[in-house]
Amino acid sequence: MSKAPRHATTLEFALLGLLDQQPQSGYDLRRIFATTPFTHYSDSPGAVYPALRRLESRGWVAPLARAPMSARRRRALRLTAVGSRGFRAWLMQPPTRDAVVHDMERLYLRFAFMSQAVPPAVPRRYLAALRELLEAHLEGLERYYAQAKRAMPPTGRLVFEHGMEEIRQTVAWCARSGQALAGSRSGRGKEGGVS
Amino acid sequence: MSKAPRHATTLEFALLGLLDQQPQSGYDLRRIFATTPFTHYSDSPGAVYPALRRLESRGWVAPLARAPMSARRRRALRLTAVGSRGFRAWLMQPPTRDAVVHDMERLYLRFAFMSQAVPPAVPRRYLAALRELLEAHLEGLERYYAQAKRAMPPTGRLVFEHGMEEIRQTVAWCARSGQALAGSRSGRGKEGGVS
DNA sequence: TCTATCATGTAAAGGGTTACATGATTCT
DNA sequence: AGAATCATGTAACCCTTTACATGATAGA
Repeated sequence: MSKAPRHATTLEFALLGLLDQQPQSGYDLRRIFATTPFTHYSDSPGAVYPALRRLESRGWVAPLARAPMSARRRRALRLTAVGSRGFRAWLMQPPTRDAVVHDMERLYLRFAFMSQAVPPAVPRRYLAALRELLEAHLEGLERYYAQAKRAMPPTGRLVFEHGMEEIRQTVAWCARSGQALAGSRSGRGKEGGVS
Repeated sequence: MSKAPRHATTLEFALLGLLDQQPQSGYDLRRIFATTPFTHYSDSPGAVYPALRRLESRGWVAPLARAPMSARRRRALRLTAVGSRGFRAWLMQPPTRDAVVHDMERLYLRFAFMSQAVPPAVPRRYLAALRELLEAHLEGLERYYAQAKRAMPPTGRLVFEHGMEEIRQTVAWCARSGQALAGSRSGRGKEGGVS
């Protein structure tokens, strides 16, 4: 009977991740977006409150306290069991080629929240997969550039080269971070399969 | 009498930049977005054609040929004098702190088109300004991180550190590219003031 | 002629931006 | 009590996404 969930927006997942860390009010969440470098999401009430309402009507978040329900008073929200499951399911999604090309921001967001509620092998696998996708993408870019370079204006070339270098750096970061995660957490063994 | 120009979208400027290189049809432009790594803009007709219409009704672009005007036939567009002026005015805008924080993509787009229609000193100044803004931003991030680090999950830290490293790399790119531009173009002298 | 592709467009739905409204709390 | 701030919400507007419609052209 429930409406089709549609696709959750990136903002909704950012809100979920923060609510997963700690129950908070919409205002608190807006303050985070407004006053910290937390990946630039909108602190505008017209974005945040409707997003929270969508999550609430989907049953993913619920008011924390026993409904004081006074008009216009602080209303802290928490993740429900369903919301927690949905959020974890999102975290478990492997990166896709399309996301690498069009939405790295979202991949970073997901990875940043990943150690919150997921077995430690997942982020490592995620980085390994991301690295492969990035390398494949980079190869495509290099091939394109070799052939398109001549038609590009000087500043266009500089931007393109910078883009490729950023990807190379991200590839290196994937490798480095994978090792860092392996070193800190499960020193050895015990990499339980996650069903 | 004309409607307030509102603010042009990033997509509109991407289209302007491509039309400035060469008159083309909407279909051609969509193919570029669909088949090249050109900074991921939408190739969807529902985005491209309305955007072209807006530019046309603003008088920035116009049909190339003497109105064949047959229904559903290819319709190449070119920049008008007004459009060319508007586009150049956009290119001349210096980067802002806000854009550095929220919209690097747009700053890269602008720089990529910059050598098309603007005196060569402009991109160099642009890079110098961008570098200063990035360094200031980076300092803010470092200060924040020193204090917020302890509350962040491991993967969150990794993402944050990667973000800062990307900025450092971009700062280095600004310096390198500024020199490259100075070296290639005006080997010496002749850096004419711009109006 | 039939079909695939070229080429432009429109309609519905949805989310974000901006601006405004309004109730509660706290401090002076 | 008055003012500033906390806190939530709404309304108009605009752009993008998705899906569909439709006309022209080229090749089998």
